[in-house]
Amino acid sequence: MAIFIKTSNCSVCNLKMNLFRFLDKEQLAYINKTRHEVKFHKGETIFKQGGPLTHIACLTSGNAKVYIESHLNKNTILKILKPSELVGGPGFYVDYRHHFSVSALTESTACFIDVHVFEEMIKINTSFAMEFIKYLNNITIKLYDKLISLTHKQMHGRISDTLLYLSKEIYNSNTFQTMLSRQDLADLSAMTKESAIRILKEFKDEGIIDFSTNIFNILKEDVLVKISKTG
Amino acid sequence: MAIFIKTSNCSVCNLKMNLFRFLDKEQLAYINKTRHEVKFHKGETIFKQGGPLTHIACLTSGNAKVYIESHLNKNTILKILKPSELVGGPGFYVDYRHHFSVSALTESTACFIDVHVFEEMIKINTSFAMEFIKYLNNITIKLYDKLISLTHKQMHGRISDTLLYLSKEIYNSNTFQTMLSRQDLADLSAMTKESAIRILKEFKDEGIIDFSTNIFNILKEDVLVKISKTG
DNA sequence: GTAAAAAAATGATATATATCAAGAATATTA
DNA sequence: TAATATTCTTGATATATATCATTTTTTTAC
Repeated sequence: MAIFIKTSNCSVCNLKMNLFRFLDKEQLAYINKTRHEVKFHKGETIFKQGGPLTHIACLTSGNAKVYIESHLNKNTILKILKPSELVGGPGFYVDYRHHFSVSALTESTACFIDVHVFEEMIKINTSFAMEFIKYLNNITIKLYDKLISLTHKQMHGRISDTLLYLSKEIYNSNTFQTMLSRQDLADLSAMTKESAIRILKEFKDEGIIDFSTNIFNILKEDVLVKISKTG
Repeated sequence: MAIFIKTSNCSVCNLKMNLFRFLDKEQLAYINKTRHEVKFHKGETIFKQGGPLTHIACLTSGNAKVYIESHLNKNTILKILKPSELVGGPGFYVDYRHHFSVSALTESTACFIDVHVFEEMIKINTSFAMEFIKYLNNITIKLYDKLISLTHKQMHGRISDTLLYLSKEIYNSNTFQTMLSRQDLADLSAMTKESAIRILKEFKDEGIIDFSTNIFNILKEDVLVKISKTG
């Protein structure tokens, strides 16, 4: 079960991209007063697709996956969240529902900000609003990349993209241990887990990567990049 | 060649969703003074992916396609634009480049608004900014639907989605004449034109649709909806 | 209106990918 | 630590989809 805790070690989540740097002291204090932090266990749901969007969350520790569930019993993982990353969702100002689910991959904490408070900031602080639009557009650009990767490339290219994404953008290392299951890797790459496993094995046999269960090592990054480019 | 013309029959494009209804008289007059209208011939490029994003456009007549070009010589059509529809792009506030191309499907006119003027409106008018965020989020929601359609469904489901999209959202009729080529229909459905042609023929043989060249008639919408749902 | 070009359609075939079933490894619980 | 459940792996096979070559139809240009 998720536990509600009040902590003070997060000055509005230390947002890396810092959306909140445009708020003045008073505005920041207001957000800090109303926000609250929640602990999640591995596997627990942070946001549920279809559920009401009442808060924006900022992951303060751990990792989480953001994924869309379709009525065909398939999931597509949009992205992996890192600490200090904000997650809201396109239901904001629209239908106030979640259009994806978010669940914890590890023990995590997330800081929740009431959506009304967030809206208030947009209303009274133009710079904040502009920065928020920039933030949204950055997400859209990445979504375009994902769309093209998943629809224009075949499996080898898609698995390469997933491996490069994890090493470059999530774990910042060619060697990493992940809590993602093979099914998760498949859900990131739009294929079945069996296909994902087979291609990972191929890459291993060719000496491009190495792995045992959940520890991965990218040996020939340039080859992965090449496969990613040729699709 | 694109022709620059100044007209006065478009009070800032009569935006249907009316983003501009939140501007006051003075702000509206300012936009009207700086905007200009351009005529495009069929096939001409309105925005070019990778090119500089200097203006936001509003289609005032005709139809256009919005598509992403990948380095694999494949295109994905994101959407078809109808008159009064706004098109900017996620480069706004980010890198000021176009992340998709837009080209005219028919003789069209588009009204161009300088991106600086648009930014100024966001800066000075909070309601306008909020409405713009809402507009962006609506686009993202539709993009999620597209992503799921293209990655979770197989060809019959994707062609069904494309046909339903055209009849429901673009032409508002079960019978419609389109300027989209078979390649365009394929680019909307993430498959080769040969595959698109084959599935259209199947649907025709089964009496679900009828068509000759570019005039389509959806005979059994419920069947298309069912195929769309089962994937 | 005819010739040329472009787009659409078809068939044969190759390839990519999913499905199903089973066994092996790993993690979880008592 | 044994027992159980879960995840991972593999192989065999079926299906979905792309590719290539060719013909037919439609559009464009003269």
